[in-house]
Amino acid sequence: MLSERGQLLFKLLVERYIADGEPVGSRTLARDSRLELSPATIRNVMADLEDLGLIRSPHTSAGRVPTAQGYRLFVDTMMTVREPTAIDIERINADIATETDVSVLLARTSNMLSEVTKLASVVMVPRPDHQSLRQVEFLPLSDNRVLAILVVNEREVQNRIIHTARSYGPSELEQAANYLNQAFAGKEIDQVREGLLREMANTRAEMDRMMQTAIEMAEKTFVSNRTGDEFVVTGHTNLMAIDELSNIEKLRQVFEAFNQRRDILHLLDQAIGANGVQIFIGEESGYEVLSDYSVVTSTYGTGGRNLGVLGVIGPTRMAYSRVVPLVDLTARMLGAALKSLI
Amino acid sequence: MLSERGQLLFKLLVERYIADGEPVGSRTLARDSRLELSPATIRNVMADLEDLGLIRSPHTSAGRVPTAQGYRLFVDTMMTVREPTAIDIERINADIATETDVSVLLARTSNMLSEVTKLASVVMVPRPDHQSLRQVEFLPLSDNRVLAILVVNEREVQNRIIHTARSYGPSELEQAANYLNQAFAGKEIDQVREGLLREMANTRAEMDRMMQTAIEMAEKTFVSNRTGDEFVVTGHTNLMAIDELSNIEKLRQVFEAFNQRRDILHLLDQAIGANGVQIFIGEESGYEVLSDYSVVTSTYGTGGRNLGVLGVIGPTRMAYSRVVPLVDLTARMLGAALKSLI
DNA sequence: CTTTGCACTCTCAAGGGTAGAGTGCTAGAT
DNA sequence: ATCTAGCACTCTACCCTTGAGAGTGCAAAG
Repeated sequence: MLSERGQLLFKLLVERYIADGEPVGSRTLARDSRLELSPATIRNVMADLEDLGLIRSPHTSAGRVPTAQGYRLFVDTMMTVREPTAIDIERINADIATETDVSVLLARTSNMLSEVTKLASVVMVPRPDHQSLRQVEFLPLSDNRVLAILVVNEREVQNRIIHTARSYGPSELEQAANYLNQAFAGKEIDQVREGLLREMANTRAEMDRMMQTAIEMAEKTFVSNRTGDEFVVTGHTNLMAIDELSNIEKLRQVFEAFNQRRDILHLLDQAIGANGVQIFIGEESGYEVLSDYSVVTSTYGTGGRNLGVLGVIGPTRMAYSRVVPLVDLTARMLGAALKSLI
Repeated sequence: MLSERGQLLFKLLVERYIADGEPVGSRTLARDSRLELSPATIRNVMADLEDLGLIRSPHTSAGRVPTAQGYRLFVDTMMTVREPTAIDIERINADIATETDVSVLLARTSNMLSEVTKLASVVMVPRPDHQSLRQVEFLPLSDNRVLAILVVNEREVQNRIIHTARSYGPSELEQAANYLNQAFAGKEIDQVREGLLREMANTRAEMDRMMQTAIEMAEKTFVSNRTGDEFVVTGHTNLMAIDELSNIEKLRQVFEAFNQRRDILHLLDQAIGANGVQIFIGEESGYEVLSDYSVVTSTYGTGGRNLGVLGVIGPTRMAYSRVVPLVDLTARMLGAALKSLI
C-alpha cells in the first residue's frame, strides 16, 4: 500500500515543508533524497502519495504540501524526535525546578514553554478531585454577612462571603466553627454538608442554638464550588509572527477561543484522558477555528495520578520533532516539581 | 490665529475622518460644511490648517487627516460629547450594579467596557493604601512550614506559607495567634512588625517561649507584600478587527505591551494622578508602541478617594465623542458600586 | 476674499506579458 | 517492469503600463 521508497520520500517532503514552509516540488525532493532518481520518477511517486490523500498541491504548478492525514501518518510512524538540546533542558529546569508557589509555577511553566517553542502555550490548572476540610473559621461582617475561611487539602485557603438570615455575634460563630472543626476535620467537603443534614434529622428535637448556628453556617459555606477549571495561556502573540497564519481574521478567532475558554477547556479535557503526549492535527481537535493549527498536549501528574494537561498550539506545520519532546519533557518536569510541593 | 471658519472646517474634518477613516478632501468638506464655499476656498483654509500642524496629507493627492496635535485641539476645545444612549447606560448598569465580589466586579467592568466601546479595555485593580489587620491564624504544615492566614481590611483574606527554623505544634501556634490578635487587631500591618520588635527589646530578658513563637511567626508573616499593582485587560482582540491597525507587527507589539504589563502600568500610574477623564493621543502616552493609538482613562473611586484607573485603548481615530462619556460614566458607576462594597 | 480653470501628482485597480516552477503524459531506454 | 527524458501545458508571481479618479496648488479673473 505504501512502498519503502514512498515512505522515504514522503518523510523527506514533510520535513522539508516543515523547515521551509514552501510547497515541495519533485526536483527539490530528487536532490534531497540522494536516491539518484530523476524528478520524473519522483513525480510518479508523488502522484501515488496524492492518491493516498497524504499530500496535495495548493495549485497546479506548486509542489506539494502534506494534508492533515499526511501529518498524522508522519507523526505516528515516521517522525524522528530530536532530543531537546542541553540549553533547552537547562532552561526548562531553571524555570521549573526552583519555583515553590504552585500557581506561580504553572504560570512560569507556560511562559517558559511558549518561549522555548515560540508557540502559544496552555497549562491547565489542576482541579483537585478531592477537597478535604482541614479547618473552618467565621468572621462577622456588617449587614448580616459572614466571612467564611476554609483551609482545604492541608494548605489551600478559600474564602467566601455568606449572607445570613440574622446577624451572628463573634462567640456564636466561634462555637459553630469549633463544632464543625471537631466534627468534620479531614472529611471531604462534599460530605460535610450531607453529614450535617443527617445530624440535623437525628437531633431535630433537642437542637440547641449553637447547633442551629453551625448548621446555617455550614449550609451556606460548603456549597460545592467546583470552580470551572482554569488555565493559563501565554505566548499567543508568538502566533502573530508566523507568516502563514497572517490571515488576521482567522487569528482573531483563535484568540477569541482563548478568551472564551470554553472550547479550549473542552479540548484539554479530551486530552486529560490519555496518558503522555497527544497530537491533534488540524480539525482533529474538533474545532473549526483550529483548522490550520495543531495542538500538542501532554498530561502531567505526580506518581500515577494525572493532575492536568499542558501543551502548545501552533500552525499545522510546526516542528513536531522538536516540539513533541519539549512538551513531553516539560510535562514530566512539571510533574516532578509538583511532587515535591504537594 | 485660527479663524472661526478654520475651526468649523477643522472640526468637520476630524469628525468626518473619525466616521469614515478615509482622508478628507476639499470637495467632501465643501459639501459637508453647508457654507456655500467652493472646494478651492476650502483648500486654502486646509493649507492654513496644515501650516498650523493640525492636519496633513498621507500623500500628494489624498485629502487630509488630523495629526496628533490636531486630535489634541479637537478633544480639548471642540468635541461635542454624545451622551451615552439609554441602551448603553442600561448595559453598564446591568453589569456593574449587580456584582458583589470585588475582583469579579472589576473583571466584568473591563469586559463590559470593551464590548460597549469595541476597543481594548483596561481596569487597574486598586492597591489598598492601608492594610489593617483584623485577625491572624496559623496552621502547622509538614517540614517546618506554617500556613499563615491573615484577614485584612475587614474582609480580605491573604495567606502565605512561611518556613520556620523549627517545627511548631498547634497549641503553640494558637497561643501565638491569640497574642497577636489581641495585641495588634486593627493596627496597620506595617506597624505590627515594628511594634513587635519594640516589644521584643522591652521584654528581652523575661521573654517566654510563647512570645518567642509569636515573634518568629510575626516576623515572617508580616513582611510587606505590596504586590505590584494588577490590572485586567479585555477585548484586545477587538483591535484586530480595526482595519487601519492591521499592521500585524505593530499590533503584536501592542499585545506584547499588555503582556509585559510594565509600560501599561506606568501609563496608568500617570493617569491616576489627575481626576476624571484623561486622553493620551498617540505618543503623548510616552510609549512609541502606542504611536497610532490613543488611550482614554478615568480615575474611579469612592467619595473623595481615587482607588484606581480604568480606560480603553484604540486607534487614534476612535470615536472620542462616544468613548469619552462612556469611560467617564463607567468610572463613576464603578466608583458608586465599590462604595457599597468596601 | 473668493472662485474658476488648469496643469500636475499620486494612488489604485486592471490588464498584459514574461519568467519560473512544477506538473502529467508519452515514448523510449535500461 | 521500471526508470528517464522530453515536452506541452498550467499556474503563479512579478513587473510594467495604463487609465481613472481624487485631490492638490497656483494663477488669474470675478
